[in-house]
Amino acid sequence: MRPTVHDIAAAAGVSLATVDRVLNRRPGVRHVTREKVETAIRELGYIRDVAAANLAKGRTYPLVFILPASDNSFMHGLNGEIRQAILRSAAERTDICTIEVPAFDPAALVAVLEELSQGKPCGVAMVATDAPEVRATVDRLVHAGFPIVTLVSDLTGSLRHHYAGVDNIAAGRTAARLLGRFLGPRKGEIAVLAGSMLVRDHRERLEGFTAVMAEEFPDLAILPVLEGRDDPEIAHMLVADALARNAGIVGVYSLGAGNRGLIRALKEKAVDRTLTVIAHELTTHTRAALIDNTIDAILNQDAGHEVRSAIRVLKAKADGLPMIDAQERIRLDIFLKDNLP
Amino acid sequence: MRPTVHDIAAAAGVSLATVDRVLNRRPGVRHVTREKVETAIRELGYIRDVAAANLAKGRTYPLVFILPASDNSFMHGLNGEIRQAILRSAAERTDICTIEVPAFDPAALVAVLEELSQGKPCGVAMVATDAPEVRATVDRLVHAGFPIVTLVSDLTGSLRHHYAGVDNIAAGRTAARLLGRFLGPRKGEIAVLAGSMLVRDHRERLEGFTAVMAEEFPDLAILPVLEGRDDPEIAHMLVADALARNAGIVGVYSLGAGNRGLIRALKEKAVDRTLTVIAHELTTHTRAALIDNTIDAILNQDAGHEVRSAIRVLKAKADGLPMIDAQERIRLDIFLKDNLP
DNA sequence: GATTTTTTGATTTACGTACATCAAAATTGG
DNA sequence: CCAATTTTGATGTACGTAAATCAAAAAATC
Repeated sequence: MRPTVHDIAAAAGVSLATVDRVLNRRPGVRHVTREKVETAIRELGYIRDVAAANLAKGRTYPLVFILPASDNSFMHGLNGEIRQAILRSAAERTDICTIEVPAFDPAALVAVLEELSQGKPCGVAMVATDAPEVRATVDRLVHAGFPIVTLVSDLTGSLRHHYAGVDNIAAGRTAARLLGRFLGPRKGEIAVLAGSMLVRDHRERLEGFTAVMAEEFPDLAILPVLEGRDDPEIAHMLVADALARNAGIVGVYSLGAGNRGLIRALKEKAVDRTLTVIAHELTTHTRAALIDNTIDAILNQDAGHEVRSAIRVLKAKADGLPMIDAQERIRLDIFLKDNLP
Repeated sequence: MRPTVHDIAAAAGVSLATVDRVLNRRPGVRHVTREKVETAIRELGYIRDVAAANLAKGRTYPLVFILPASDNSFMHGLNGEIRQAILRSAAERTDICTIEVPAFDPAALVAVLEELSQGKPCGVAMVATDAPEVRATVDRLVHAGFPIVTLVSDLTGSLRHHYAGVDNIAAGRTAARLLGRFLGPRKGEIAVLAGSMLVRDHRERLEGFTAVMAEEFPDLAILPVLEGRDDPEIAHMLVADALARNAGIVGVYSLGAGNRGLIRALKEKAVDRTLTVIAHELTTHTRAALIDNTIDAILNQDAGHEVRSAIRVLKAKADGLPMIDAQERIRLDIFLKDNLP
């Protein structure tokens, strides 16, 4: 049988109350006594029964998700996954709420974080906007003892406990290699459609993409990036225009949202030529386009995994428990038409 | 606050003992009374606190993993992941043991299953050997109330509660498309290295591979399958021989284990020609080969995820709880040198 | 050495559920 | 209607931990 607090008390030759004081860092225990108890804990291999402790404490985990108010499929999907998680709240003892902040607005994000820190949340998951003031606020909150994880978009250099999202540089590199290999000996130009170069994920994807292209596929030239602001209409216009202007385009990399417009443009303008197209995020639209060969590969991050991972990590941090690193790594999914879920 | 058994009792106008009898399917409750309680449960949205229940019951989850005694990297990795899970036993209330059975031996597997069913396990995870007698035994145990999940290799058509593994037909199809697209306009022959055509996973991968090859890449001809018995030495010999004999080989698909031998053969015999190679399972060897361009892509199933998923599912089934389907889908990982973990 | 302060012990209640016991009530059979 | 049976209630203990209270002991202070 697993040792209990009673066993620790007996082994250390102290009372239950003292063991409790040590375990829960309560004051009023002499240094030597604390040592005795800690030794007993180590020697018996005592592990606190978190379930019993939570029961006794009546503990719940109030968690906050801070999301940008962006109107695209991916954010809708992410929201949906959070709602799923909320449905599981009862069983998981979580109490989840979401807060929307204007996208790309560091000041607004900082304001929300400040306000939250007054309250009681035992964990915050946020889609980070990459700015020094955000980093400073996050660091301060972490120091104050708030578990914080970044979601989808990281805040490198900050003290956030964990990042639940994909490695976007690797994603860009992977896209480049896939595109380069799919094109084989063909030469020509590559159009890149992004949302905005102000977004860190997009910058990183582009960075990885251009790096591999330059290193390994010198016959393919990257055209100036089209910034579609993750808007289908703008994306459509930009891509249609680029295709009309430039007959040398042999491939397209869409690293942001707004793929609905991209797909429409491809179907209108590229019926005759054989373009190789790689896009991000699996949605109804990109899925259909993959199946009808308009798109050749989709890179995806699983929003459900990201949300569940963020929750697991925040709970573990709140309890001071370790996490299973391999389990929390968010993988870059590569979908061809053959391995769609 | 979440409703408790007390609330149910009050709402239904019965005593706590009666609620308990209903909840735990104990006898001695009149039909009408049972209905009243069940109505109250539904109306209050009562959810049993599994943690408290487990505490009261002193419940642990005795789980058994049945694995084939195969000596290859993948099975070693799987074993390692199970050992990791055993280390987490205390925190997860599991009590995991593994049983090795001779590989490809339905009778031995059936014998082990029969013996287990005498015992107390509340769940069995097994790498299935595909045979009618195994199916029959599994169905019988499932009927008798044992949660059973298949791991890595499925037992289609049986009543197993879940399959924690990848879709091998999709894996084969994906390999074919990757190989076909990577080769582009090149024509030639494709060598396929398998472990054994007696193993269901390998048959399925080959099936998916040949299907897509035939449909979409008619210029690539598949050579007769080389059966390397998942043994590096045999694999080396077979591949070296095939490469020496046949100058028309432009691609290799290795769908089983023994990749160490394959890689050695490729380095010896294929320095001059540009082969495109796709292999299964990420190991130290395949990883190194991917990085030095001997292999172009690796298809992988994450053994850690499979083990953790199997445990989660078995626990949920033992408690009669639902599972999160999306969470338990084992994905086919595609690794290029850019997105290695 | 007496007093104050700090540390420790003993004990109790609580969390939400499981399970057992025994008595009381309701139902059924004759 | 009485006896036998089934159903229900009341109550207590247990699981492992948290948290509180109050008394007792030890240590520190003067």
